Amino acid sequence: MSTTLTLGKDERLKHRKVIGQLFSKGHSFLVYPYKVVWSATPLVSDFPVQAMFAVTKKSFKSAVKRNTMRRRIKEAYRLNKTGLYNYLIEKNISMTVGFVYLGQDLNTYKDTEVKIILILRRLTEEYEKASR
RNA sequence: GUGGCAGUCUGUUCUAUCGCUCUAUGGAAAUCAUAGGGAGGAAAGUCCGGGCAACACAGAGCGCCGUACUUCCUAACGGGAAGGUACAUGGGCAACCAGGUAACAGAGAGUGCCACAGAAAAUAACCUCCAUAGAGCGAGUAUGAGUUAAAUCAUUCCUGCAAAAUGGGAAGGGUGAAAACGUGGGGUAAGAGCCUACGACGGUAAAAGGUGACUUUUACCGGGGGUAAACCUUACGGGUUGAAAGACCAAAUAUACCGGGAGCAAUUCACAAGCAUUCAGGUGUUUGUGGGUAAUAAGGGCUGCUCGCCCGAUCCCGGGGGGUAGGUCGUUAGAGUAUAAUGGUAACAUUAUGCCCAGAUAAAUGAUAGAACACGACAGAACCCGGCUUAUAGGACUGCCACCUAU
RNA sequence: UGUCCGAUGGUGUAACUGGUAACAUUACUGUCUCUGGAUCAGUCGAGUCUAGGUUCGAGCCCUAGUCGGACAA
Repeated sequence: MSTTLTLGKDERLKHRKVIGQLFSKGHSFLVYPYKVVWSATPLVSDFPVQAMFAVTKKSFKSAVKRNTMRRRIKEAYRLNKTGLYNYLIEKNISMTVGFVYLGQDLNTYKDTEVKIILILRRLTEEYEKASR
């Protein structure tokens, strides 16, 4: 099941309170132009990760540009998340992740994909550091 | 055919793979399967109007806010349609025509303001003008005084200039954004719509046309501005707040209240106060404080368990209301839309037939690969409609005007 | 989603009912000093966020837009 490339409702982070906890208590690191916030918490759903994506209104005034950027990030995450899923299933943990885009320019899909792959690798490293 | 102006419509398409969301069907159910739907003309700005919802509300007035040529359309509007008037533009010799623009009621109700300049910026009167008046100045004639003769002085008369003052008058005065109807004639001391003719403007009345704004004609009247996008007057309209409105369901924790169960500690001394008995004392009784003796209680906290320590008069069980997290509704079938007919100049209305066309809730339309051409503008629904305003690559159509070509 | 404010020299603020956009500071020049600072004297620097309108004349009044901020969970 984890090998499928879906990104349904339960895979997205939706609970308002959980989001609040994530941003107030979670660990964070920066891979420019993305800020990543994560925390290892038990989840209700069957999936090991619940993720959320945000693009600030300051970086893009136009709603259309904001939407496209967010959709590109989501798409890149959807296609490349399997590595992270497998790692977490092995370790039997679950976590919440938040992606925040801080850049000022609209990136192409290829650029975003490269960065997201980087971030997903970095996440496993960060988890190991934190768990020691 | 080209260009300009005005208006209306349109707003990339196709294939494959991987995804998102909603609905229907199947299924015990699912993160499953199948089928279908899935942003705009402005979804934007939030500038108006309405629906919907909650609250408020006898009725009337004041205040506040908004609107302002007419008639119509509409659920309603500050929107639209058709007209009227004014203005500038283009065409035309002109009458007029064309499209455009207008916050287009009232300054003959009141208050305020009008810098600088200018005589004066609003119930005007500085200069000039005219009449009366003549301080005073100058020339001359005559007479007298004076002198050798003059000069000079005095008086009288005439004439010229003329200050102050009183009055008339509003024509002229280099300014200014704006200056008190224009021209001719009369009139006058000087002048003046003071009178008159023609003309312009405004008002009233009548007639004709028009639903009306208004237009045309005739008669009479009038003669001190502008500004209401300054206050204001008149007429008409407006209760307030917005889906984070509002309605319903409802964990966990605490708990008003109700029911059931368990528990709720005895005695004595001293002191103080109140009451009773006739003031005091004494006595009796009630309450409070302190001390002694006896008895130690359910339950709770610390802990893996025991002991121990602490809290301790309330504790346990059940019901229960309000209500938090969360969820459902509100929420998308409607002042809907397409076609046709009828009525109307038109906006629009009525009728008939067909259609169902986003509904998310940290928030759905994307990515990759390929193909086509004009190489894709502005731009993303969040309760829903009707408008307005603003942004917009390219394309199509209609009307008017100009130019060119052909007939 | 809704409501309400603001925008003036490089910076911070004025301009009362429309009438020549003012002050402080910064910068520059001079004075003073051996030099610098401070002091003192002077100069430069805006046409008022943008575009229209009303008016004889708009920073001010009206309309539309741009940007910034505050409030309501």
